Amino acid sequence: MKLSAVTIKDISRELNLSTSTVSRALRDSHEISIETKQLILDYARKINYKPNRNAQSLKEKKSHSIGVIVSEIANSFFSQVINGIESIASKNGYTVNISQSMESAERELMNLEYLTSSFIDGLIISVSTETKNHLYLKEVHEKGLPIVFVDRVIDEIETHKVIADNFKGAYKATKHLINKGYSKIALVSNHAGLSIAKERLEGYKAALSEAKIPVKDNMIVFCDHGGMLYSEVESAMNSLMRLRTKPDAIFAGSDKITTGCMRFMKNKKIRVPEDLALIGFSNNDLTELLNPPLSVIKQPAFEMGEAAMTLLLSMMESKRPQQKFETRIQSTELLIRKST
Amino acid sequence: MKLSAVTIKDISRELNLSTSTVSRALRDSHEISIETKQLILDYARKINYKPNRNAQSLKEKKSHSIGVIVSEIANSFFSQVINGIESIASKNGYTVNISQSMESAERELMNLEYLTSSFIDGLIISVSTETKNHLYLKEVHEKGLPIVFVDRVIDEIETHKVIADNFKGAYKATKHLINKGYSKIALVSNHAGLSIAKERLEGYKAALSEAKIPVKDNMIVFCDHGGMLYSEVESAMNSLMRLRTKPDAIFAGSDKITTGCMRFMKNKKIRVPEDLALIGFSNNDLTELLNPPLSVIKQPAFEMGEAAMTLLLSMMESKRPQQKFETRIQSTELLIRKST
DNA sequence: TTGTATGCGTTATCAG
DNA sequence: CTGATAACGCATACAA
Repeated sequence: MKLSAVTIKDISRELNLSTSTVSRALRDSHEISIETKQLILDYARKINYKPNRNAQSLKEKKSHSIGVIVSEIANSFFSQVINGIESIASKNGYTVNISQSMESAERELMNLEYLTSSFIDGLIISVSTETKNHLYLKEVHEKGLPIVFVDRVIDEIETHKVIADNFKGAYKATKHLINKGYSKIALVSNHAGLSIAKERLEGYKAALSEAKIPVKDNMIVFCDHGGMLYSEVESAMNSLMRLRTKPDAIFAGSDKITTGCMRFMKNKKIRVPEDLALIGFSNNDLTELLNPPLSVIKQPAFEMGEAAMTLLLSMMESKRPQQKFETRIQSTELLIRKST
Repeated sequence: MKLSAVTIKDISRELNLSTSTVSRALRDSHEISIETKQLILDYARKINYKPNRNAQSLKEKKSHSIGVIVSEIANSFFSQVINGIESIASKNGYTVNISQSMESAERELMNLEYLTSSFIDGLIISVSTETKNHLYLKEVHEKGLPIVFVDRVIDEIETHKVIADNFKGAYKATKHLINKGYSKIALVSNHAGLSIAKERLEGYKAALSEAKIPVKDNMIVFCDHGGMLYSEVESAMNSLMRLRTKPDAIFAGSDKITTGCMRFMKNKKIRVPEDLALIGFSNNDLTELLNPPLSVIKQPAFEMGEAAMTLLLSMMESKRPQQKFETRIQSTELLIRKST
């Protein structure tokens, strides 16, 4: 960019000083006289000097920028997470590089390879539903790249993981339906391999078992791409509606799936029982304005983003190059908003 | 980062070649024999060589990354815009650096200064409601930083601007209400200084005038921070509800304001006429699932993001260093979804 | 306290 | 076709 025509060299030439002196003044070093420092600082401000970050990064071997990979930015949950990340990052002089995997393991890997070209100091990632192969991620982690997982984690990689209490959320949601008198509760879930999906499934099962309601496999359907396409949710719901004993309540296992289920129930291409209940995860602000009210489990997305960035900061700035991280942050603030 | 322990130098040492030869092979230069090229490429792949982007950037004076500044990521409209930007950017080998102004001119300037530290090759920005002082933006633009405005533009800066047809959208929305028999139509708008707010105001006025309905100043209220805080919308609505002749319909001038109005009407801390109509801009997917249906003007946000990034690419890759851009992309696909 | 010299990893220019 | 060398802008070890 032409912006930074002005460099340290320009300043040193103009002021008849060496570049190192100028550099020291700018870096606020002690080994420099107050007067020269002030002189340099004043002049630098006057001509609007801005350090070249690429040169700094090359020298310091630190880019002061982090990478963030999520499945889709335009998803309330993730955009709120990113909001939290950005707010902490910018306060600490870090730049946030965002890319989305669109639930594709291939795109995820591409983004990952690109970002890790000795470019980012750390990574916050929420893996895609497709992700099965963690080789590359594991490799860069072992080579020393600080990584924090958010929401969708990989157990095999030992590092900080920021997750909500999915088990409890799912348990509560299911139990809520049970308390309301529903007994044929179906679960429409994310890809079964996803960490959060597993935990939510366990919560769902626990609530049912506790109420002595048998867990039926045909009442549990998966959207392998997280409901990225509506058609995925549609076929999941269709399969449920075609059962001889239809569910009387649906528990939707993710933001996207919740929206998809609502859409399905509204469209009514296939006959849907009038009183079919729906509860689900959602971070969309509009859910609280729905009529009739929709029961919802909301994740503390912003806080999770903040926590992730804070942890990443501590890792990046830790002097100890390698360390075992086994901290698990449990964000417990899950709320059930309304009753169905 | 320690990831890129492997450099060109390592390869050259191992293969008994000079760094320049290696560099040429990697850059796929013509002036190199097929065999050595293949040899180098194979070895590079084998040891998983990744070029150091900071060094490249320093050399090329190009970072292959762009800056994006929006008011808030966690706003459906902007997150969809970013989605569009990112999809085009990643296809073209660009990294997207995102920061949010939270409708604060101060934060906006800070982000801007940080991003422009000879770091980004181009900028896509949707200015904050507060922005009045364009000096810095103008300065960097004149120094040659390619800039594309999205949605909220600054007329004084001559560059590409990607905007929806706000006039038409507002005109249609207002006209729609008139056709439905409403005559006391209030407008709750963004800061009056915002380009989009002006255009929407004009559309609103045009529709009223056409129907020979007088435009009343007290029926037009502004949220100076774009409804960033609910309280802002609340007081705007309160002032309308306290009028001796209350409006029979509300036209909400932005995503955030639409949500705020819905919330206000639902809360009913103050008496709101039962049949008060609401129409507004919104890009939230859930609006189509609302009951009763909410009339909505939806912006082609994703497409706007794509267009902005495409234009920015053309500017960044244009050989001509400076040029007058006066193209205005009018995204015409505005839809009124449901009838109130 | 200040200046000189060197290197970060890459590419480009110039010889060979 | 290949190699040596310089340069991008900055920071630091070392010298003065």
